[in-house]
Amino acid sequence: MTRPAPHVPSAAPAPAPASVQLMDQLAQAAASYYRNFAAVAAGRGLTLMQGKMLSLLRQPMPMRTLADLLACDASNVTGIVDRLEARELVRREADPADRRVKLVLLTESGQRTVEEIRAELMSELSGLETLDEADRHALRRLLGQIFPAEHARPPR
Amino acid sequence: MTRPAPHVPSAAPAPAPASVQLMDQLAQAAASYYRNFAAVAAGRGLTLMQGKMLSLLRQPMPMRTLADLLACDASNVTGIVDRLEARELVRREADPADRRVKLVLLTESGQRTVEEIRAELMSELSGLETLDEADRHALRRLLGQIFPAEHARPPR
DNA sequence: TATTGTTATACTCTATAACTATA
DNA sequence: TATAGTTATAGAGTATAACAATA
Repeated sequence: MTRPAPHVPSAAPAPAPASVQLMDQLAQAAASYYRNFAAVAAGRGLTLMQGKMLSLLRQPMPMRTLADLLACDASNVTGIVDRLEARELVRREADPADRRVKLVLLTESGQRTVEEIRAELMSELSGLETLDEADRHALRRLLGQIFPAEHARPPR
Repeated sequence: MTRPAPHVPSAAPAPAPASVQLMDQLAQAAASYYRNFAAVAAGRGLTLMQGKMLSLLRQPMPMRTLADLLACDASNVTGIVDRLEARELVRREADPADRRVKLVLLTESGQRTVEEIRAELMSELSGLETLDEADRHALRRLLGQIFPAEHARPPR
């Protein structure tokens, strides 16, 4: 009689085990990064998304661009900006070039908050400061190879 | 008269600019990883948290452990497991060793789903497969240095 | 007493669809 | 016609507080 098939663990074209292991470590690293970020934001009464949005606002930006960068629907941006505006961390301003557009920008208080978050996050990721120049260069190259920069939609 | 202070951009003990730049790239990489993961999960009608939980269940686990690994309150795990259980992707089982504990484990359908998600994610991160052995080793070392493994709570 | 899991609650995030005002 | 932003809605994630069962 035919023996039952030996216990082959999976279907799918079986990626190299080394890659699987590496992907697991990437998953852990990404989780760790956001755990740190969320904790720092929470220390200021901010959610992850609120902290992300503040960190993105190095310059005034249309709400639509924020939706793209946060990878969420445009309708969500309204609420997030509402809550940040209620706490006077950001402001909405009309775009003189296109009256449909509202630019979001940091208030002074918002700028201070961003700087504090960045500094605190940096001190949480203390391992970063232990890298020498060669390590930094290698890391930047590797990350760039795995996560190629995504181009924002062309500005019209 | 005293001149106004030159425009010094920040307060805070000013981390090395190289580290700041690197932290930005880490943020982008982490965001990119989760954007990919969430898209793959969404392709199967799963949310990010549901996908994360499935991926964690390589072995049966107490709900409490899942809460720790997902970095959320234990009360949230109830709802997430409820929804996965309703779709028959996981099951709850009594822990013979401690009757307070419920172990969560993947059903066969859940196992298949996890394998499909992992395979699809791997093909999204095609850059991973382009790394040679030296690159993989370097990346693992660097990630380990920046994000030291966090030890789960000792198992009683 | 402490821990596990659950429930109730209130808030935030999320996508979808419909709307307005502009372009 | 197409786009930017808003609103309404329903579902999902979130922490807090209180609870029952068990250790």
